[in-house]
Amino acid sequence: MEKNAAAMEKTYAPQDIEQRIYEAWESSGAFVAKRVPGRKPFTIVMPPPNITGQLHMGHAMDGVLQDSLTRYHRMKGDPTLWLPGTDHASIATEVKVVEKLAAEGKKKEDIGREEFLKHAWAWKREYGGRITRQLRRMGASCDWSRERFTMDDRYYAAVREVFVRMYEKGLIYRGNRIINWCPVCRTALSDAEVEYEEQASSLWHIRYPAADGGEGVVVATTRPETMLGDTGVAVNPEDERYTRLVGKKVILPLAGREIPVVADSYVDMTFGTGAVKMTPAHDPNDFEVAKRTGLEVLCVTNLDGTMNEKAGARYQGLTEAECRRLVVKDLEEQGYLVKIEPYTHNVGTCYRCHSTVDPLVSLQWFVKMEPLAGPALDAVRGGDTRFIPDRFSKIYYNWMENIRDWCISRQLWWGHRIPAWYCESCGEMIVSREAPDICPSCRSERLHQEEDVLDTWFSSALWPFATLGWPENTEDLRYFYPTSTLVTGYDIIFFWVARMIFSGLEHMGQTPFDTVLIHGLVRDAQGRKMSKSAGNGIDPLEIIDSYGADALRFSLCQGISPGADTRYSTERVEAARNFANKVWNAARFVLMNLEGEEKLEGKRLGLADKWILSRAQIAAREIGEHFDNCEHGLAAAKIYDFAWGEFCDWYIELAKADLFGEDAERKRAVRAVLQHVLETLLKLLHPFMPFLTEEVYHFLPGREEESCMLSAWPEYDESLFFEQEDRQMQGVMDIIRAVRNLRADLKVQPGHRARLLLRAQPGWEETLRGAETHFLRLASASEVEYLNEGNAPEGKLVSAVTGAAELFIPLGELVDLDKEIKRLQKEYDNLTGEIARAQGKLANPGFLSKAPEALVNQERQKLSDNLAMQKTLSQRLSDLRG
RNA sequence: GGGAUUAUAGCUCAGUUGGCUAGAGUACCACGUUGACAUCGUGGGGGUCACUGGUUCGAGCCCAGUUAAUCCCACCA
Repeated sequence: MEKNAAAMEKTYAPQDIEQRIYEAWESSGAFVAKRVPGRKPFTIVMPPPNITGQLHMGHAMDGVLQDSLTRYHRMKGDPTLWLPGTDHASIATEVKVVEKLAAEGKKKEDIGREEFLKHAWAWKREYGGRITRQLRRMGASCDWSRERFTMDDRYYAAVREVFVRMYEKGLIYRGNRIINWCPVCRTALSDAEVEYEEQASSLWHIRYPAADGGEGVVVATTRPETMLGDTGVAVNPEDERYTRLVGKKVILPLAGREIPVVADSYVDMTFGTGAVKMTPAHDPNDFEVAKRTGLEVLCVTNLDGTMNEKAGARYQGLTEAECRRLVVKDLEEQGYLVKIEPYTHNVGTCYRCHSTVDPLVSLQWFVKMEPLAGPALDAVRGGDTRFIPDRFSKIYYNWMENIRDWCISRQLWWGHRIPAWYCESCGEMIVSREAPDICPSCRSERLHQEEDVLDTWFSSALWPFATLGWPENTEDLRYFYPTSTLVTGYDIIFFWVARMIFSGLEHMGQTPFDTVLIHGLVRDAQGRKMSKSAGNGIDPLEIIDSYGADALRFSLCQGISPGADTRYSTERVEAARNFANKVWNAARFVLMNLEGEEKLEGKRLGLADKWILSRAQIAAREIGEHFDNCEHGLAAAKIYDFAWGEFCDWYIELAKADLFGEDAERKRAVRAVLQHVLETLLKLLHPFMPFLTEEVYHFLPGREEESCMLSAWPEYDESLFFEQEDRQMQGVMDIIRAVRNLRADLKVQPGHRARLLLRAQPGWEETLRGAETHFLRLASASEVEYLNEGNAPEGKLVSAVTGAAELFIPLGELVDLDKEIKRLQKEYDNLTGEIARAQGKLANPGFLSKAPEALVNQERQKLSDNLAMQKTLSQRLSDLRG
């Protein structure tokens, strides 16, 4: 049963209704996706926020785009699933838990793995639900019954299954490779997790004397402390300066070891001295050279970033920075330091803690990328997955084409422990879905599991199918996979999107989504990235508290364009809040003037009625198309313009005449139109402003469905589009604007009504006679007089010309003849310019032959209208000049 | 070093495959308590669409170059 409009507040108060509506939605089960055999579903998997996370503007943007698409498709009747969940965020969470323990005076090493994991799970229980509660406040209509967590049991099973399968296929291997080591997080990182920062540093030039007593070579380095791990010097084989040294030995200063000089084309002859010190254990390039030339690999650092015993007794135990100072000092004192140049270069840093990472060789687990990259490239090249905007495919190609093996082991505790066991008797390694009891090789029972856990992104890569029940062949999996649209920011294309694509292809044989919608970052009002450390973050929840979720949602959709960053500003939210209030009040007005349900069928519709119904059809069609193209910004602009610029500004004002008039039949017709258009408007706006529209919907008499969220999306209805009336109404509106214009120009008191004399242009007479009430109401006319072609009006008049009519207003003393002539002359000049433009165009044979016919006709129509107006103006001017 | 993006009213940005006498919000100015809304209404001022060439009947949109800003990628010690 509908509520009484008298109960509506004068100003929309979102705070009072949002929670109530959300709870009603959720408890009604309306978010729960239903499989309908034979119908194509619309599916979105939510990028799972970290359990450590709190809702920020990035989530808000992500969420709104997904929710509006979800709501649009649900209203269209598609079986719709928006699947939510959270990510265990291995490294991020572990850091938080370590910090919490530190505050209690505890260290993770002291309490041990099991105890630590208890703390981590406690953290998850305490904070894991926080972000999902916050998403509810945004109005997110996800299917919470299918919510998943990347470390729940079934998900864990999927991760183990993937790991074992890939291991057995040879796609996962364990080996000693050079990896990026974060000495603070104390774990290996993948290449994607290293961020490069430019740092001002120095280039140290060091002499390595020849073993036979000669001069030797001078090498240049940015990291002098690593020289302690040098096992050779490399030069370019073409470099004649050094030809005689290749194969000979030089003495490594400070260490006193003899190391060979090798030739490798990797060395750039033009850089530095053309001789490069080789530290294979601590530099990826040197590692490659060492592999080719057979140099030894000597690791001189511990995993905490300090120097180990191989660095020599003098340096052992020092941090790298300390070691660098001492090495430089020693070199200088012993005369090996040739010079120091200032030098800026890129330094790799940890994406979590931003400390400098050390490349070092260690035993880690890797995913072999080459066999996976090919199909992943084909899927996008072949169009199975489409990026919006398209330019992100190029970024994807570039990354995928140059990809190196992915280091997936992390020396952390919180995460999916790698399902590999080692036999303590014979050293056998067993990779298995379940913990083995005995060693298959030596029957020993003394087994221990691999200590490392997997990269968080290894498990999130499985999100589109693991959440649907894989590896079991569930009905959900069969029905909802592959999903439809993935919505995310460009910052995680490599971390997540690319890895989901190759994982989906490898394990499901199909790309995980048709479309990837990439949106931009929400920046602050000055265009800076929002961040905790800069303290410029805006809390979406605070915005919701003061402006309402709908205002926040709409402001995030207004004026955005796929892939482009956007700035948050209070002004934008205020504008959206004002829009919400405008719609609320328009609805309040309509509802106050309805007397029960009034159907459109059988009503005698007038010009304005047919016009607004036509505008509604256009709006429905365009907004639908924009959603189909993921053009939220354009869809938002259209609903805004339709609701405010057409429905409120014009139709409601026009309707008042009939609504407050005496004609009972007209009254009923207008009520029917108001009701119908309001209902359409609410539905079109619902994906953006779900709370407001839902609330208002419940006041509507005779509404189709119980809930706006479940109502049918308005499809374009040809029987409600009236081309002729649509055009005629534009002509009437032009006249009204012209009158208002004149009145404002002459500073006529708004209360002063004046006679309006109209001389219709050919073909407009009937329309204008029918629009009389509109002129009376919106053009402040006391009465409307229709003139014939010949009879010129007498007295002091102001006038204007539109495409539909010549109009005059007798304003007596207010009329200043000179000003009137000036104004008309200006208008005349404008028209003359426009006419010249059109004539030029139409005189151009190229335009006539090549432009589309409709356009040529339109141009001809414009020209003839303008010529008619010009003629009228010219007559009027000559009358005035008398 | 490679690549991408952006450059449109004071400010924030739209402008989807070239048809625009270039739009919106906001700010500004004038007037306004006309029976939904002052979180409002009506009207107004304000832009050689960064620059230079080119393609085209037609360019804010396409192409080339220039300038400026931002971002991503890259193993030059």
